Amino acid sequence: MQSAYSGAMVTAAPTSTARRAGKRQAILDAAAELFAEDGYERVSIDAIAAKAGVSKPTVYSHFGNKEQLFRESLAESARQINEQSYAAAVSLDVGKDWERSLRDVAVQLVECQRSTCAASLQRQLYAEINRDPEVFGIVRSRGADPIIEALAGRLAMVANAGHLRIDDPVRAAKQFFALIGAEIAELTRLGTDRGDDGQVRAAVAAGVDTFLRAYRA
Amino acid sequence: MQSAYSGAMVTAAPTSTARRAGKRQAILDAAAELFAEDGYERVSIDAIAAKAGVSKPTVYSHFGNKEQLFRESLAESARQINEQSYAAAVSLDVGKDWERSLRDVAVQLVECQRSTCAASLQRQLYAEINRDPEVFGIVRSRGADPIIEALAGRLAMVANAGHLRIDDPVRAAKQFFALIGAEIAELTRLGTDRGDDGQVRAAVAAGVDTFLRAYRA
Amino acid sequence: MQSAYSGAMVTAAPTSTARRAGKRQAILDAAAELFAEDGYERVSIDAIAAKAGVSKPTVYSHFGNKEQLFRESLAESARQINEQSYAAAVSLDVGKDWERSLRDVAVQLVECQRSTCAASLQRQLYAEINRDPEVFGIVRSRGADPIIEALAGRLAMVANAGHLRIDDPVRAAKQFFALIGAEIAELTRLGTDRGDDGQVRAAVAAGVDTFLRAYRA
Amino acid sequence: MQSAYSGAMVTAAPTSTARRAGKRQAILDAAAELFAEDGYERVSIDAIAAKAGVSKPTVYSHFGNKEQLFRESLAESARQINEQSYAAAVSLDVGKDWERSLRDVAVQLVECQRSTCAASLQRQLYAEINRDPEVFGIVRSRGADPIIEALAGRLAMVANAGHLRIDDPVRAAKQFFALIGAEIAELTRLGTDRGDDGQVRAAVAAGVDTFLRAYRA
DNA sequence: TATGAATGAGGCTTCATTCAT
DNA sequence: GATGAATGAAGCCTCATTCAT
Repeated sequence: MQSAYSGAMVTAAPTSTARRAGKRQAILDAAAELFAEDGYERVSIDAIAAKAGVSKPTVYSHFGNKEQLFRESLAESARQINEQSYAAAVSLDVGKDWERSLRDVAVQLVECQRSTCAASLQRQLYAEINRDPEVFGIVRSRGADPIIEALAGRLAMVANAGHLRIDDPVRAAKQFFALIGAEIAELTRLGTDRGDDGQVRAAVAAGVDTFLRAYRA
Repeated sequence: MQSAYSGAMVTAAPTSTARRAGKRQAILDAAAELFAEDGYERVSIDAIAAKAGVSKPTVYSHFGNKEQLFRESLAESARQINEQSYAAAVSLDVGKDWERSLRDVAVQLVECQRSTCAASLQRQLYAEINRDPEVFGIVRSRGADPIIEALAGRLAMVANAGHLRIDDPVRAAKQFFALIGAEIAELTRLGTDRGDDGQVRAAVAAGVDTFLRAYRA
Repeated sequence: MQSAYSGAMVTAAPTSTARRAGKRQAILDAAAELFAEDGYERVSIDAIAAKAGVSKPTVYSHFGNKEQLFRESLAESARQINEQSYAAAVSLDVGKDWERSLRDVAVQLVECQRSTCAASLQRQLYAEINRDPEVFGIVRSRGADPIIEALAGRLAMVANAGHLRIDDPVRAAKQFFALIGAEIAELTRLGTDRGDDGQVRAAVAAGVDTFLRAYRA
Repeated sequence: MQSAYSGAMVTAAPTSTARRAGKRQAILDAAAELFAEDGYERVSIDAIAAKAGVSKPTVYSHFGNKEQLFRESLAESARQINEQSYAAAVSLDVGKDWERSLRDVAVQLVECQRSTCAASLQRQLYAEINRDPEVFGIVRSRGADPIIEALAGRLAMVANAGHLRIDDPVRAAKQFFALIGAEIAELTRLGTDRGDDGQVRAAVAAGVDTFLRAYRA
């Protein structure tokens, strides 16, 4: 699901700590992929260790127990997804092309949601929140919150430019999200598949339309 | 003499089939509660049998295996939740009080979502859809679909009366749902708690506001 | 270490409960022997199940967990040892042959102590009392207490007959036990072997001698 | 600042060997305490290393393996306990105050037995003797044997002085031990607690009484 | 020398499922 | 038709021990 031991090139024998860090990342990657596929309960530490190419005790020496490994895996996934969505949100052009840009952003955001990575993150979140309520905060803080905040800021700028009339930009951002995703869960069968591209595009466009009808100055 | 479902009085010892039906329902109830609480994987057939007051093989004789029991349990939950939401949707007044009624309906629909029952249904759906994709259809057909349909119909009537301008009523209904629920997941922590009543009310009202600004004739 | 499914002969197919009771006893026997040999920690439930010819879950269905199985195993061992020692204690002749009988009883009691069964019971008791203080009471109540009581009663009768002068019979019984066993732990290497018969006999006789010199009327 | 072994003062940085000796002692102390608390099997080398403030391989470099560490730990404990009991035994006054002194010695010896240190030593001995029969000899040679020997010598002196009539002083010493400890195991629940002071004192006094009735000249 | 890191083996416990009654 | 009893498989976690540094 991701990796990159480090940016530097290491041709000589890696140091002990470097090797440890590498194994840690390998475990995290393996865990993320397996958890995403099968869910917390159905993934065994054995399977994670095998996929990561380390022994079981090594997993425990790094993460203590399954729950902690799950949390860190989820946090890492959330961070990665956040990066893309955040980039999309802050790319909103507030100049004269703002409307076309808003439609672009909408498409990108939904595209992020449609990635298997994001979909499985959401599934895991729903699945395990009751067992471990902390995961909600963990993911939220690394995921949706900063994006909403960024998008709200951009929308406020567009409003300041006189194109939109927005009283509460944060709320507007949330509604924007809700509208462009109004049909996504259904079309992607809760993120199980990507859904039909055309239908998705149409649904997103319709969501933006509605948003604009409601908020245009 | 007949099953517990019929309204007739049964004072004498229940017949064998009546007893069987009673046990079936007891198992279903126990399963629904436990699955809602702990999720599919963490609930054991032992626990369900114990809570239902029957033996384990009885569970198997009724439902075949755990997966099937889960499906039927989910279907039953979906059916029950559907009833309330459906009733709310069709209660939308299309007369001159349509706007106040729309706000009422919005509150009722969100209230249904906030019920622990509905929240856990959604969690289970997300949690298990990857393992058993069929549950999506099962729940969808008994849950959201008829409600969207009913609400779309009512919105179309209001539009026909000249109060709203709606091209695609089904899409509008979905957007209505999305807007009134735009902040609910966050406020209720994915259905883990009920959230703050005031904030929920405000969010719902804001959602309806936006909907009306977008669709008012 | 012991067994006996039941006294009755069962030629026909055993009933379900009879088979269950048989397995329970088989598990208890296997556990007693293995615990005696290797101690609580070093015996695995796997080994017990294998030796008893049952599956591991059957062990758990009968005893819940390892600790409980250990307790019941110890209690059973204590009960059995008690029977022999108790029989020896109450066999003390209070008639004119009391002195010869007292020497006989001493030999029998020490013989019981020397049995591998009793020795290992004591070792287990010492070994596990810190981890599970309850075992002390369990074994004590089924083991030493009734014997001391019985022996004290007999000694009191001998005293009443004018042969001994005993103020506190219970204390005298405990001292009797202590004296005849004064060298047993050393000679048997804490019950690890039976020790030399001649040395044991001499030590026991010397213990009785000392007892009699102290308490003879 | 320097090891407990060397007498010399080392104010400057300790030498390498001094540091090594210090670590060795730290490991031994940590092991003794943990083994006493939880028993051989339940103590991990990890825990010992952590408590001693060294790394695991250091433990192995000093002691080879867990078993050897256990033996040395037990030997050290036995040596320490021996010191006190031995001092008590040889303090027996053989002059005209011999009787009062004998009672004093009895109290001191039992007091040593009641120390948590001695109690746990005995428990460990019983617990592990089957797994590693050598520990018996190790502890015996450093513990009980010299004390019995010393006490026997003193009793012989008292006998020579005409106060006691003792054929076999070593046996008498063992019986003395047995009598003063006749109720200690019970009262202290096998060394698990200290027992009631009054009851212990009474039991010891009664033991000495019986000894004297049996052996007084 | 002392250590951080890693591992193979194994233990306790629980589960979904099926017979024989 | 319903049950008590049993089981094979598997999971989480810990341990004693050893390299490479």
